[in-house]
Amino acid sequence: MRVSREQMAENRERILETAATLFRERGFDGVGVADVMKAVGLTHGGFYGHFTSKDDLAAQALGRAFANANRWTSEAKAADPQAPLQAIASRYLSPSHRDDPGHGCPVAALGCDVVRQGGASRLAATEGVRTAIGGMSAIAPGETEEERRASAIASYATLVGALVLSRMVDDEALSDEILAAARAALEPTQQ
Amino acid sequence: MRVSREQMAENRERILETAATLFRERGFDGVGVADVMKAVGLTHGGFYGHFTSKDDLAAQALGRAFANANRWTSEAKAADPQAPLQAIASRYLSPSHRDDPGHGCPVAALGCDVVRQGGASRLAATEGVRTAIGGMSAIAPGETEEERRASAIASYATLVGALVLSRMVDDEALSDEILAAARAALEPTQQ
DNA sequence: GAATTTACATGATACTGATCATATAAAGAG
DNA sequence: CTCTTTATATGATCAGTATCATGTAAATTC
Repeated sequence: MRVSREQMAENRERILETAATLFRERGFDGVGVADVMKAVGLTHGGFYGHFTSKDDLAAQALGRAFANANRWTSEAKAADPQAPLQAIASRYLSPSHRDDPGHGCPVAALGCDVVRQGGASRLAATEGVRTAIGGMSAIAPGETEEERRASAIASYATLVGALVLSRMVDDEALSDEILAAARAALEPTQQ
Repeated sequence: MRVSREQMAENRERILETAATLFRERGFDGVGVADVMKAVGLTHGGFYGHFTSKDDLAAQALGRAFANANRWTSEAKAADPQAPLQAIASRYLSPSHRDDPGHGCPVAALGCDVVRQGGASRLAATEGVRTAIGGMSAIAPGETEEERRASAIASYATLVGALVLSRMVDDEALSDEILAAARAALEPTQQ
């Protein structure tokens, strides 16, 4: 049956957000079109009225996930203007982020999947990473702009790598140790 | 038809190595049992004489990939005893490693896939990561053993994160920049 | 060298999942 | 209020894939 224009827009929105979460939780191949639609409360057939294909959805959901996650940077700056990098690290490397991939960093959750993804998804990821680096550069230490940018990239890499490692291991103590070590490495070096 | 005992062992070996490469290139879900067997030059039916299931193969292939990759640490120590960490970084963050996931670091290639994998694969990964951290600790800077270990974990995370990011982006200049920034961050801080 | 074992080939089977064709009922236009 | 449009539901199709049953010929064994 038909729904109102407004309802349809909301449905599309929910499909996108739900997909963004499910993909991060189970990977692109671990989620079917029907799974997403069911989670939203619709049936699989209607999907193609909103998106042209699963790949299309994947690309847009990835863009959404990046947009949500990249907001963390400005939130950190607002929360702790003195040490925004530590604020980000603290949130990014927290057990709650580790244990909830569905609402966290798309790079840590889908990074290696995206590498094998074609076209639109790769573009969305490239744009997302570029934006993330830009945002981190604004809060990274360093005299020159180049220094800050290089430092931002390195910090970003450390965050991503540590989170992936902490999620991989099947040993909570080791997992916590990894998070703590990365947090420590991102503290300002007060020689 | 039947093959010699020796030939059978070699076949099993080739299945394992081929799977380790294909999984890293295309992900666990991107490779079928038939794909692996075909790449080895056998047919899909014989597979279950060597492994009990695809999951079994995945776990063993992951273990093999870790074993191969963890050898890099000792190779770096042998190649450049003065600066083994820089030797590893140089190899790990090279364009050739970035462009050949099939023969590289299993964390960067399969990290987020493993997180969703159950049982045996998770265990193999945990063991592999533990060994990697142990190997890196031996060449990490620091006064105490704890310092070296924490530093090793952070360096490992930076390597992994940078490689994943460099593979994700669809822009060679940005990709190279990421590799260079991470390499720079791993240089000894000669304050 | 005959008897037995077995690694692999062939060919089901059963299931999942992406996509599409068609139907329907409700929204929006007049 | 009627007519037209269309968002979604239902159901089918088609392809891919893990796993298993059975056959066969070559390697071991005695």
